[in-house]
Amino acid sequence: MAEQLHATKLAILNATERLVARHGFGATSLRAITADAGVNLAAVNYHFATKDALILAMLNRRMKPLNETRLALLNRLEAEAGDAPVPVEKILDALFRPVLELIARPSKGGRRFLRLLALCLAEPGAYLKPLVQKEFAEKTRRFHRALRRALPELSDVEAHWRLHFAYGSFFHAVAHSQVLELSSGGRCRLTNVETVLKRIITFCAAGLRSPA
Amino acid sequence: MAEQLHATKLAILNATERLVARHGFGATSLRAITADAGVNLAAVNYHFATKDALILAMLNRRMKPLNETRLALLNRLEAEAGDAPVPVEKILDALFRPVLELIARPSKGGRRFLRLLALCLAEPGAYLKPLVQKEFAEKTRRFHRALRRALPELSDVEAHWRLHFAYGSFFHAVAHSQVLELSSGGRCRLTNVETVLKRIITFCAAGLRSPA
DNA sequence: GCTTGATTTAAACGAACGTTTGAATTATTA
DNA sequence: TAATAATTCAAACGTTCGTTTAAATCAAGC
Repeated sequence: MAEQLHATKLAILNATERLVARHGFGATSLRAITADAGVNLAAVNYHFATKDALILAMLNRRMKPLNETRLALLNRLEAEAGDAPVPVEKILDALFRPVLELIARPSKGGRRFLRLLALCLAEPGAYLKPLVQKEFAEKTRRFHRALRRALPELSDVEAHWRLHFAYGSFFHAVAHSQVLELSSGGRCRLTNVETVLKRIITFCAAGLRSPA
Repeated sequence: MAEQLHATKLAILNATERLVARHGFGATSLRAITADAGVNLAAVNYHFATKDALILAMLNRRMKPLNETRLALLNRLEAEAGDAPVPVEKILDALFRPVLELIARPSKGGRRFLRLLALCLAEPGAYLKPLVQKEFAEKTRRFHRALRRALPELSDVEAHWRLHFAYGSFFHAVAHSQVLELSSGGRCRLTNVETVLKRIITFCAAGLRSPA
């Protein structure tokens, strides 16, 4: 990182993450952010120029390391496997685990970051969508290749569909885990990372392997 | 329906749906809505009292019939099956089909409604969440029971998790189909209802049946 | 055709928003 | 310590928001 993170800048980013995840983009004002961060209102414009730029900075802080971790895991798996294809379960693990490990660490955004991701996908703000979709599309391409090697009987389009299903299954499960908690009467909760990971991977691997 | 729908009211609801789906909740102003609907600004407060009430009315118009259709389909399947459990594929069909048929009909909201649903889940607006979660939780309970009858080897909590995975797979696939379209280079698209339905059901049924 | 109620209209309200400004303060360097 | 740059601060800017008001227009019943 070329840029040393200023204390004020950091406080603003953390407050933004906290409030946007709780109230959404539009309903979070700069006045609320600066009050929560304990800094002056004008500090946002001084350090980030504009509100949109602040939100982009907030997203980039989390998004970039996440996808880099995913690709690094996949790279290592492919190196380990040599000429053999990486098993489906391991591909899914590389895709899902970094997100869950992020959730487990509140200092890295915790569950809040998932709310933000869900917001980015849902809220069609013109300045967010290209960023998210581009990051997602690039990452997906690599995992699509790995999946086709693991399951050569899947056609190209079929593999795209199923990867989309698998990612949706995972993303919805963790991003909207409150819905599950509610409908299960509190019996299903997102606590242990390994347990959840195993459950989702079992489900998705079976779906991916299913004969067309 | 006890209430005959006024022309102005209807125009406002349609415009709201159109604009909120495109720009999100916070970024859609009453002025933009009334301009799009071709009615006076004050008409919103006259017919719906407040902006929040308008949004709730917009959501209820689509949400209620959707979940009623799902439950009606499940009821019919259970009646047809008699004492035997309803097959997994048919349960999923009853859960997913009404949404896809809604998408196919632009007069009933089309794909717009899915954007709205995704927004409701993501945007933590205090007045929306209880409505969505309550509707979802109630509907889910019925389908959970049907699933446990179809797959008695699944434990209670395991069935909850897997139903959550299956629904997430479907919802993400259709609500954020643009992501798939982008990452597949336009080769995967949400056109034919039956084809998509078959793909998702195949994927989810295999995941649901997978041995724990 | 006048009356009564429902609806539409133009105009204004106060509040909250993102952003800008210029002076005050703090940190840095010589 | 003096000079220079970086940061913070209180205050205000113009705009837009949701909502309200009171008059104007429309519809229907007797």
